[in-house]
Amino acid sequence: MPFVRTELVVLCVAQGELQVLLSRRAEEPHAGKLGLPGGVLRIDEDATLEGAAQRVARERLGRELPNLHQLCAVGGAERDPRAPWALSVVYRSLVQPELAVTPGKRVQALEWRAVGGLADHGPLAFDHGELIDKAVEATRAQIEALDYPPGWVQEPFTLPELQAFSAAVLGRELDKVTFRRRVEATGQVEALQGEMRSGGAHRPAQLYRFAGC
Amino acid sequence: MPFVRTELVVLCVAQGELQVLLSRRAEEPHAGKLGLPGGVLRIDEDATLEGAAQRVARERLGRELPNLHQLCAVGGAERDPRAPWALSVVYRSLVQPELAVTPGKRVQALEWRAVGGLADHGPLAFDHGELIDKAVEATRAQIEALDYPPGWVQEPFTLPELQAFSAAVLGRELDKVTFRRRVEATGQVEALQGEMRSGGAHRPAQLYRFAGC
DNA sequence: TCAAAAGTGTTTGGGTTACACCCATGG
DNA sequence: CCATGGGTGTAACCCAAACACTTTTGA
Repeated sequence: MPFVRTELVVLCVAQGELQVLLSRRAEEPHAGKLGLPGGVLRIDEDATLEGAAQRVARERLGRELPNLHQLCAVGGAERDPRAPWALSVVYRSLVQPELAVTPGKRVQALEWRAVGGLADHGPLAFDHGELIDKAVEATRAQIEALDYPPGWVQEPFTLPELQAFSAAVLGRELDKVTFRRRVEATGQVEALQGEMRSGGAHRPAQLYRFAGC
Repeated sequence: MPFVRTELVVLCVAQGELQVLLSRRAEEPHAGKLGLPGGVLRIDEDATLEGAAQRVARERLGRELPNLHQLCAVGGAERDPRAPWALSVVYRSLVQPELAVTPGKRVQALEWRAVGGLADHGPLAFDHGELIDKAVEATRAQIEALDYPPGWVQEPFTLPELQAFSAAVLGRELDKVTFRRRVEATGQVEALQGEMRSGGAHRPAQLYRFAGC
């Protein structure tokens, strides 16, 4: 039977850009390179695949992950020199930028890196570059469809804030009018009557929260 | 390490309906029930996950499958009583209705079943019902986007034929004008000058083939 | 008073839908 | 000639994009 692992693609929006959580690998193979946090499946501890991913998150990042979606499985005989056959099940998660992650065992350091221009910092370990691309694509499709993962933006929020987050994920500007109309048409947000956010030298913004909370 | 298998969701259009290839299980667990064809990953024979799926297809169905797409991976401690932990990587494929499948080892019989009303024939083995639903959903999204798998329809074909196949996959009628315009706009089909299909008591239809063949 | 950002109304254009109509063939 | 299905033109409609404009605040 093959050597089975779980890899995590953890994304967030910070500094107006989509970022991915990477770790500097301490051990071979690919020691010194940046790679996705991951870990071996433990059939004595994990009840399900997603449970395994959450355990790996606890061990490596110090906490569980919200909005965990399975991305794909990759595997082959030549994938990992530590085993004759290696299989990885990859999960993605979109988290709040304020997520506190604490490096865990066998992780030298955790770093947020903007997904644009990742190639500038040298090659990533294994095929992790392609996995990140796939995760970004799936996440963008989700946000494009206004399918907001619960708990991603802290409530209450304003529509311009939601628009800015969405634009950061998508990597392109969004039209204000179109965005407002599309979001309001979905019916998933409701205005908080009388509550505003007065942030600067401009008109305060209406606060919203997701309906059904 | 877990027990790793590959399962195949093979779909085709026949009798104007989307059908799935199922096998009557000869052995426990779930003996006698209908289930997806599948097989165990062989790390000594298979170089990749997709290679494993193709080997399973050769052994169980007597041929390789075109348009093979990975659907998901499912796994857990309670998944299969034959092992303490079982993991399945699921693939889907859309094939021509004329595909000849010959039952292989450990498969009593292969049957095409319409995906509508599958529940009427008793429960399926494992979670194969849910896997079929996911495969149908993914296939419908692909056809909805006019992303036709190469070799799915035999060329040459007429646009009404392509429309009928698409409608069968999607499970709903399609507007003739809209369908023609959308297909022609993609530029992936080209008319065969002067070639027509005269099938009945009506005007013959223009024959097409996919561009870039 | 002004700059800046929130929020609204209007127009434009692309693409889908619906409908009417013509075309070509077999019976 | 007529029924049948292939193929085309036109108008209505929906939605997103672009633009102009008003509103409200802090400086």
